[in-house]
Amino acid sequence: MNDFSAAQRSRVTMLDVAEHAKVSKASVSRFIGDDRALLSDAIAQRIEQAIAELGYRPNQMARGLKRGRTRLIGMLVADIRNPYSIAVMHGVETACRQHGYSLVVCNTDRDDEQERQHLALLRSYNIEGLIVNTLGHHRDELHELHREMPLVLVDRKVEHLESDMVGLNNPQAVEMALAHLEERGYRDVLLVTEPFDGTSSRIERVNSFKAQIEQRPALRGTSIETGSELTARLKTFLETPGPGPKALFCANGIAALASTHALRELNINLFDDLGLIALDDLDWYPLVGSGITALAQPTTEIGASAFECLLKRLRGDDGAMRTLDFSARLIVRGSTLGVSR
Amino acid sequence: MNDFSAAQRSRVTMLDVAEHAKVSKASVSRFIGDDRALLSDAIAQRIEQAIAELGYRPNQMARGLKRGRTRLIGMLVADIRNPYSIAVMHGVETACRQHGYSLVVCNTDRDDEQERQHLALLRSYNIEGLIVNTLGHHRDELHELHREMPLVLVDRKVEHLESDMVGLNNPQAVEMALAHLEERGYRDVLLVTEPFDGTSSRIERVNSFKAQIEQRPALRGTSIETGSELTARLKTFLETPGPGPKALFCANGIAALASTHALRELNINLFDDLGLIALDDLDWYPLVGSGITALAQPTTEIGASAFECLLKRLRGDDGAMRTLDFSARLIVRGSTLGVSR
DNA sequence: CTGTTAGCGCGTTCAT
DNA sequence: ATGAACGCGCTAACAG
Repeated sequence: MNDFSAAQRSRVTMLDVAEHAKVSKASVSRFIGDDRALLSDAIAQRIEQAIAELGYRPNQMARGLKRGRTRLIGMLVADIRNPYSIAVMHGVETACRQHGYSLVVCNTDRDDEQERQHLALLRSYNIEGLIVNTLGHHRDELHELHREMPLVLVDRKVEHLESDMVGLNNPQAVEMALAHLEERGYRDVLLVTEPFDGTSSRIERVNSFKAQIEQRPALRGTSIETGSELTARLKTFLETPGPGPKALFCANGIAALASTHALRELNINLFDDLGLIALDDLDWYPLVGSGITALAQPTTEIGASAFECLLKRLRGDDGAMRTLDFSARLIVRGSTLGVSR
Repeated sequence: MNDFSAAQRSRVTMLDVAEHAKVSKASVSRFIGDDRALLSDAIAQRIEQAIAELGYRPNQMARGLKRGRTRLIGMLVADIRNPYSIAVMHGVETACRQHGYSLVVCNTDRDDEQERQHLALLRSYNIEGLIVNTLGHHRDELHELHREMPLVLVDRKVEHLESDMVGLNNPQAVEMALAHLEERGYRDVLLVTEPFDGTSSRIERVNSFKAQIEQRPALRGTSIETGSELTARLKTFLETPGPGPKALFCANGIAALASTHALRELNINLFDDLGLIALDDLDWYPLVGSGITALAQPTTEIGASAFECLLKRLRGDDGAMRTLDFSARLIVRGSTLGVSR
């Protein structure tokens, strides 16, 4: 009954519509496309009715093949289970749809081989532009793709790849975090970041952190990475005497999750003895302990901007490559109530 | 310089390869496809080299157009920001890739109009199968699509649509929750669910809850929906004397998030005065209060099974429609430590 | 084994 | 304003 295995699923085609409406394929094509104005009302009516009666849907594959425009945007995401990526992706998708584009998302699971496969895949489907939120190894393939289509980087730079880039103003965000912590009376700050696997935003945040700590004599700053030894390292930090009240600065949501887990293992009273501020603003931040103070990224705007960059290039903009840096927004919660208590 | 606006981005085509290797297009096609065995080593070598030198990638659009097989699976998701959906999607994508398929995901943002648009879109790209995790209004379109391709429902049934379905064994999950709560000494259970918008899994859970409460004379059971009045309703529940210790049963992760927010507003001490068990297992459950007891869904398996259903149908299986019910897994945390304390 | 030919469904010249 | 014919890149007959 359901013979879906048949290679050719018979679908109603443009020719069917043309015959049904007793017009030529060209007229149907004009009706479908942007040339509807060129048609007489009578013919337009007939075509419209035929389309409705037959349930005709133009075949985008064929359209893409012919016109070279598929109205498809590709997005390469390193980790689809990272809320930041999801949020940005949602922003991209919304912007795409508003402009008649569709989004094909490929998740690489932080795996270089998958990144390569997905790049080949996206290319083979004739996407018109690419949004990259991965490590971007496979330079050659990326360069090749970039010759064929516009490309915009999100959150992470890729070395030797000159292209538009949209992300967070990391130095500014770090500045906001340190200023807030210092103002609230914390003096000994530990930065917790995911391991350096080459992710540019992580590196920028740590470098900014180190540089700015130099500028703030009142503060002492150290940093560690998440991983199996996180709990032990945190313990050491907490037990080592310092210049004053201690606080954690988690460089993203994943680090915040890991750190909070570790603090619970250590039976730390959240957040009486220890301050905490985290980049990203996840929906559960308000729920743990007295609430986690956040530096929220404008993810929807970031996503929308990424698409708009692409769109400009698609429309012929040849200008110099741009870098868009968005600002984080501070949301104060219980985890940085301070030590004046 | 970057003239991406040109409709025809010049890419290397099969003809280029053929000429470069001094063979016919057909030979190149055989090399690309599954007929490589039919080629002489000499020719295969030349083609392979030509492909490498030119950086040729077959155009999937053209292949799909010709063969009627696009190796594309579509997925319609109600809310991409729901962790459950993400997890299932990840499972689907992994299974797809392992079998040479790619996944096109469309997020409807719980909007019927977007659902319609996305359905049309997916059809126009000649997907070979469809995975649906939305309300599935637009019956006509779904039926039409289902005549053209296999379709599998995830988590939510769609009325009058006979198709494969994979999801959670809801009565069993409710049974596990109530048994656990009763064993731990709770007697007054409030079910918190998202509003009934027609989502079958929500309805099933509530109905099972009501039915099973009847079977457990020791328990009293009531239910409320999330929304602006959630906090007030919770307050009422907590203040109203009942048959014994009180507990919340959140019917999914979103309800758990909302409920926990509300409890914090009410300054409830999590979870000394009130038990809590929640369906889904989100990564932050261990972090709030003494940890939230969860009934985890096997999301990866659910996703993989959904794809495998599709694959069977694509391979010609005409059998009766199947319903796959997976079991939840209980993960006990501090929120149901019980009242014997 | 290999090349030639004819479309897949559609858009786009050209004529009319 | 409308239609006829050609080709997008590729696969699937059919010949040789």
